[in-house]
Amino acid sequence: MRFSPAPTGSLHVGSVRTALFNWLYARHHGGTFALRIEDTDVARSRAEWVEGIQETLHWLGLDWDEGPVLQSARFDLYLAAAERLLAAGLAYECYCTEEEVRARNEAARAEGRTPGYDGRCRDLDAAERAALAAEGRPRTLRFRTPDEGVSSFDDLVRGPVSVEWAHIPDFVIVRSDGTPLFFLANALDDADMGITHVIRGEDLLDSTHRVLALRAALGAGDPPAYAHLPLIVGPDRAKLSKRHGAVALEEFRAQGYLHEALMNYLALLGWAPVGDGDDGNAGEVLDAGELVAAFDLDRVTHAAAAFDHRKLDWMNGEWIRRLSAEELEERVRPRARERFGDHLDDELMRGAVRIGQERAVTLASLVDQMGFLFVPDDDFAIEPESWERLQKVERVTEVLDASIAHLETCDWNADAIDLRPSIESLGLKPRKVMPALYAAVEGRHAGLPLFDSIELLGRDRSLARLRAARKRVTDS
RNA sequence: GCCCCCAUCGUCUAGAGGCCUAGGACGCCGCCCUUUCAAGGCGGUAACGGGGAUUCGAAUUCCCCUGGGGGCACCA
Repeated sequence: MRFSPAPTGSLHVGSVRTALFNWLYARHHGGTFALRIEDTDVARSRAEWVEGIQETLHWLGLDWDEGPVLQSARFDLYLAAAERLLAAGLAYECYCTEEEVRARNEAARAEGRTPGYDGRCRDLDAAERAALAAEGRPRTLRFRTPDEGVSSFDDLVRGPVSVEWAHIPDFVIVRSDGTPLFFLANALDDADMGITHVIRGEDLLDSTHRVLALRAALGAGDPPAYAHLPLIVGPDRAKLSKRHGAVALEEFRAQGYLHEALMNYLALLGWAPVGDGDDGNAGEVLDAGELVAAFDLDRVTHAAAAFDHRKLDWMNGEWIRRLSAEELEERVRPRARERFGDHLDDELMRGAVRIGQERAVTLASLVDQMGFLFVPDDDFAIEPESWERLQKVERVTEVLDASIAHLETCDWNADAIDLRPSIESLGLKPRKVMPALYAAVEGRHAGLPLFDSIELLGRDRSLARLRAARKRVTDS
């Protein structure tokens, strides 16, 4: 099997999901998984993306047995094949320019006719070709699709799929600059690499017929089995794209999603494991090993699946909770270091991770919450919204005074720090006034558990913040 | 416009003729717990697009309609 992205950008979650399904299937059945870079479009392909794609796949937890195979290094092979097709009359020289073809397609569309190459250069004789060439026109090689009959194949997830050849226009296999196109390279490489199963997105369903026709023309032997995955769509049911928010896997990584959560979530988009629980349902939280063991194509769904960021959030929290405290620290450290620089204190961070793990949604949110520990005291500030909340708290000055008094003398551990008795002695409900204390100490009205946070922050710093808040209330 | 694919709660899905008065998960709502809350527990809301046909019986099979999506490049 193979995953064959074009190195024209960072990997989209849809592409990653395709890579994942290929990997799961190969690993489940003990097959071979290769990475092939489809960089036949030299103008759009970039070496840095070849690197980036590998980095992303590795981060997710996918590995491959062969490659990366770069198609750009195999142009001679594709071009030789194209010459064979030309010599056999299965392809022909086309002198229509890209602009002309596009204009004729648009005209066809406007008149309600079907767009697609109109076959203008299909049956040129030698003299006509020479004349067009003499005009200095660019020359492409176009594959001659069968004139009649039906193309069909048995899709592993969709079953039989067929279309009449009459609907598939001739298509370019070698550009006017002499470089080969996707269809050609793809057909040849799949044959060459011994690919037996191709899993890819449904957006490629129609183009499968072209690849199949090329393979047949090339005498490339039995084609691989194809499985077309349902598309991943946005909330509006259209193909997932930038306008739907984060779509590149790297964006999710940057936002602090765990690779375990992404793999788990993506595996469940368009596939569901067979139920084995008491209620006949399978669990939702599955690690790579469990996914590999359970995966198969017969349980891939057919309808497009909408990407649900909220469910991903939930799943990420589940995975954060499954990490050991030590492991979570390792994941948090790099971004805490980046965020807080020299102000980061490893001991404090360790403590913050322990008290924050229980409720964290993403690594980023966790780092966000621990910020109050590392901000220099002179820079500490309460978020505007939280300050407003503090001011609205009933008898807030008394609450702050009582808290200060308690912290000045209590033992220094979370149990002793518990401020609730002090609040209750004022005849107030702790729940009602806690947001003010959160704001005063952590700078926000919701954050890491307060008493543990105060313990971590230390007596002096905690008292200083409470007194500052007290003074600010009086002054305002 | 033409071709292709698809159709169960808001979302991801289970369901392969009777086990379905349709199950689970996320979300949402309520209650409980609680050191705020973004965690946890319990409960609840919520779906087979429509019409025919086959059958004793259809979410499950077939047809039509409707709806949604994808494709129709010298991108992949």
